[in-house]
Formats: sequence, C-alpha cells, structure tokens
Amino acid sequence: MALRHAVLAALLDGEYSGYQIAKGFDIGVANFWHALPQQLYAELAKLEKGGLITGREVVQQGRPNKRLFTVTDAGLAELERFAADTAKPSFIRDDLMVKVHAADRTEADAVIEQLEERATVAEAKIAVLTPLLEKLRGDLDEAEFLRVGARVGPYLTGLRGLSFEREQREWCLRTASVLRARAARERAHV
Amino acid sequence: MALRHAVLAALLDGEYSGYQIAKGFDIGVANFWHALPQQLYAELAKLEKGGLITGREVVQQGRPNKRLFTVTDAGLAELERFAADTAKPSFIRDDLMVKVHAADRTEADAVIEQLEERATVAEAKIAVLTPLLEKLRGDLDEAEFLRVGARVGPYLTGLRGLSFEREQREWCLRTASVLRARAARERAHV
DNA sequence: GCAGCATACTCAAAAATCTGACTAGTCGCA
DNA sequence: TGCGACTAGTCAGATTTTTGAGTATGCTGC
Repeated sequence: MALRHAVLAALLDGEYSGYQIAKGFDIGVANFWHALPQQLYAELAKLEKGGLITGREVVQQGRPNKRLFTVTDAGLAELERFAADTAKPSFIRDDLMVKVHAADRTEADAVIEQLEERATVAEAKIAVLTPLLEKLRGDLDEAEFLRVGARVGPYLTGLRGLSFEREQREWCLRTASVLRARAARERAHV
Repeated sequence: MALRHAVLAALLDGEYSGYQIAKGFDIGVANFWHALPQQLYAELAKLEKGGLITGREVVQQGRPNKRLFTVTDAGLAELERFAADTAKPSFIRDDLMVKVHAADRTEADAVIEQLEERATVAEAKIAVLTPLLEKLRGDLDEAEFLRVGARVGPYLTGLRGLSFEREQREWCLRTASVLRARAARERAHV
C-alpha cells in the first residue's frame, strides 16, 4: 500500500486535483510511479476520509468543478513515518525486455520496431524533463541548487528519471541495431 | 497478463523448476521482472495445463523431488505472438524515490541510510551480472558476440540490467551525499 | 452543425498480486 | 540433539490493480 504515499508526495508540490495528478504532469512522481485515474480518485477519497489530505471545491465556469487537495499535518506525519521504515526493493516490469530476452528465438522485426518506438518515447520524456529541471533550478547552477535550493526532492527524483530515460534510449537504439544486423546476417546465410 | 510471457522467456534458457525460477537466479528475467514464488508456481501450472510448457518429474535423493519445465512449440508460438503485438510502457515503482521526493519536508536521516543501503544492493547486483555476462560471451569480445553469438537475448537484457544498476548506484550515492550536506547545513543554521 | 477531444469524475467487476501460514525431509553447526 | 536454514513446493484470503463502461459540459476544427 504505497500508492497512498506516492500521492501524498505528489501533493507536496501544491494543490492538485485528481485529474491533474492522473495526467502525470508532475515530473517527480511520473518518474517512479504509475497509476490509473480510477486508482488515484479512490486513493484520494481514502486519504481525505483518513484526514491525511483536505479537499476544497473549486467552482469553475465553462467546465466541471474540481476538488483541489492539500496534505494536512497528519498527512505529513504519515509521510514521515513512511520515510523511516524500510523501503521495499524497487521493481521494473517491462514487456519489451521480455521480448528482447526471447528475441533470438522469435521473429525479431516487430521487436526492433518497438525498440525504436520506445527510444522515441524516451527522447520525448528527456525533452520534457530537461526544461522542467531547469525551471526548478531557477537562477542557480545545479551544484548550488542542490546545496541550498528549495524543493530538492522533486529535483533529485527528476535527475533519476532523466538518467533512466537516457539509458533507456541508448539501450533501445543499440539493441535495435544489434538485432537488425543479426537479422540481415541470417537472411544472407539462408 | 504478461507474467506468463516472462516465465516462458525465462524457460528458453533451459529446463528449470519453479523453485529455481523463483530464486531469481536467471540473469535476464530478474532484470525486468519480479514475482513471488506463489505466483510462479500458479503460472507454471496454468502454462502446463495450456500445453505451452511440459514438466518432467526429477526424483532426487536427499531432497524433495522437483519438476523441470521446458517450453513447447505451442509456447514458442505464443511468445512469437506476444512479441508481435504492441508492448505496454515499462513502469518502475520505487518506495525509495517516493521518500526522496518528500525528503525536503521530512526528516532525511532514515532516507539517507536507505539510499546507501540501496547503493550497496546495486553494487552486489553489478558484481553478479558482470561475470555472468562474461560467461555468456565466452571467448568472443562483446561486439563480436553481439554480431554472431548464440543467445543474445539474455545478454542484451543483462546489459540493460547492468546499466540500470550502475545508474542506480551513482544516483543513490549522490543523492545521499546531497541530503547529508543539506542536513548538516540546516543543523549549523539552527 | 456535429464529431471528436478535453475536463472532471464515478462505479462495478475481473484479474493479478501480495500476505501469511503450512508440509516435510536434509544438512550443518554447536 | 536440537535449532535454524535450504530445498521444493501448496493453499487460502485480503488487497491492489486493471478493464471497461458511463456521466456531463464545453470548445475546436472541418
């Protein structure tokens, strides 16, 4: 049950609606968590019932009203408690890696295509993250920001996201080219 | 329902028992998938019932008997089908990143400790993966192996795992040192 | 003038995953 | 000789996550 903490952490950056959180707009959280809108709405409702966040209705004209949530002191205390107890090991699950693992026993064409597609997605994430980190940093250079800047948390997780996406892109492109070369070789030998 | 495919991919490397797969001994699969023993046993049973794998009983003395599984032609065809349709985006879930995201609003000491612990774990994985990749490679150098070697699938996923663990280690150490420096600064100012 | 997309959610049900306990023999250690 | 760890699993039940559908309004492009 760590989704609850991911949501609390996301709300530290300000007031957000379920819809906004669901959109994954938030740099930090999107880098290490993924959940469907339905889960988030349910979790927000539970958190509010438990008094860890409070919502306020914002009436909008021209579009549906929304509820913006803020972390309460109790919520902060819960995060504190969470930070103190031992973390579960991280885990990745990746369909594409399963396919690559089996790539020398199956037709590789489709996998190559997906690897290149995935590299493009990584590229796009890099293009979003880079300016976001710059914005967080403000006038300070990175070393200085990390030393004294406010809100380093999101910056640090953003850095991890960025490095992950860079590695992902490189690996996808390299793997695609390896598989492509082998496919060509195989065709030549048959 | 991709666990089924992860298991099939793991079994491509040879005959394994549920227990062995559960141990995560397999380089490739451990790099992109994680599941509890109970899930694996259940999945193996389903796959066998579906004819995608076959098991044979191996009688052992001095320890319980075991069942070793092999992928059938039907299983290979299923993997082929799986490789062809579109992959879901990868996702990571990481408690520790949640904690870092909130680190500037909570007590950081415990998080720093966990980051250093995580770096050690990453180090250990690097220490396991590096010789495993060497072994897979045999006499060939990497470029040559990738061009003509057998079983490149596991090698390629192993490379991704290795790069992930390296980045993980660096990020954990750097993040720990950033948080440590800030905690010291804060104490000095109070 | 209407199709499709965006905002902002809700509900129910199916499937996957995790928690926790249990069996049962063997080996090493003190 | 008893304790704990390792091999090799099984079972039940709770919780989480995913799938799929639905509501309602407004704006934009063709």
